Amino acid sequence: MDAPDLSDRSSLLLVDDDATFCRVLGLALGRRGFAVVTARDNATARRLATADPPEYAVIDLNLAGDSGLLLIPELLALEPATRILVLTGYASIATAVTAIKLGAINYLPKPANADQVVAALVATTDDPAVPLNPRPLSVNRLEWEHIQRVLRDNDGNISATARQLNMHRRTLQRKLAKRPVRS
Amino acid sequence: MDAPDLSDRSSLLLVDDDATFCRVLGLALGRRGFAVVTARDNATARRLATADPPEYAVIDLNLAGDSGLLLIPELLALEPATRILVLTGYASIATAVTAIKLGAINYLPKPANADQVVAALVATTDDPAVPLNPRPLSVNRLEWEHIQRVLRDNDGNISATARQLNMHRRTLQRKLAKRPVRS
DNA sequence: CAGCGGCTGCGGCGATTTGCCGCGTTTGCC
DNA sequence: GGCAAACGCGGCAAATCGCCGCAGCCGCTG
Repeated sequence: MDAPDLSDRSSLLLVDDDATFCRVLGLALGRRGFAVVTARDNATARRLATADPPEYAVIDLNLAGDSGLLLIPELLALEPATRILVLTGYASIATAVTAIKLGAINYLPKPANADQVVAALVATTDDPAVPLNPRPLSVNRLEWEHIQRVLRDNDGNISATARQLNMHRRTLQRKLAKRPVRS
Repeated sequence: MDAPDLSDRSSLLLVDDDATFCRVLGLALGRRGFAVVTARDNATARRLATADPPEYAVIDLNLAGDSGLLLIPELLALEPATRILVLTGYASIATAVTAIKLGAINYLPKPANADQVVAALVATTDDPAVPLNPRPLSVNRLEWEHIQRVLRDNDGNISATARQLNMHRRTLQRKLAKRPVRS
């Protein structure tokens, strides 16, 4: 596979605090024809985007400190045509809704491979009525969604959330430390 | 409690194929100042909306046959200012993303109480300001509600429910043997 | 400045709960 | 009758939960 002409490539800003993930996905996206620049935090991403607003952006949500969600309106302010994909290991419906409302074009839970990322980035049609899902959420999954929602309502305050949810703070902590359950 | 002046109330179209759910939520929303009309299927909803485009709409996704997602662009075509909330027991990130992209203003997984529905309906645009609100249900309560709903969807079949909920049948049995949690 | 109250992360320990085995029974259907 | 599926339930190891305590980090206030 030979490298495509650089002038043909679409610029893509990849923001993720996981170094290896960043590298692997960045390489894979580069191999698929994107001119990738990566950032490990919001500040760097902001700087890179200001210098040269990208055509595409892939943003991880759980960056250390502030949320990657903040980046969405900022990027769009710089260049409204930017196609932003949110990619996170802590996916929840609440953050998905917020991300799309803020202007992201898609939202993917990790793990996702490069092909899925590209597909989500270039997906043209606002899907017709194709996707409908067959089964209810598992109780664990529902619990996760609910917790995420309340946590957002409380601005990420764990103690307040635990109080409101009538559960022990320590228990909430432990639940949050785990990955969202699949299915 | 006396009925508010009808002319003051906001019109709301409630679409859900579950009769009792429709009735209960409809009453609760009426009590909160909405002029509610209900539909049990897409066709009826379409007819009602055409006759009188509502200001608000609450749509269940898993209607028998075609998806409630289809209703979103139709309602918005009739009246672009309609504030549409998607409410479903078969929530998924994929449908949430699609719903928001189609123009819904929010997306809630069932079970949700009337207060949550109203909050989601009137939530001011995607600002970070978190205004209110009443108490979210505890995780245990939520779990109980969800289990009851899925159980009902499966005609009381415990084994099937446990399978669908991805939990052990014995565990489901024990949970059901206990009292419904309060709070 | 010290003090105070709140949030956070985390180790540890006993009390519950869960997962998973098994068993015997009932129900419905071919 | 045979069979598949669902049911209720006991028991036991493993996981989780509730609750303690501790230390650190703010932000406020006297």
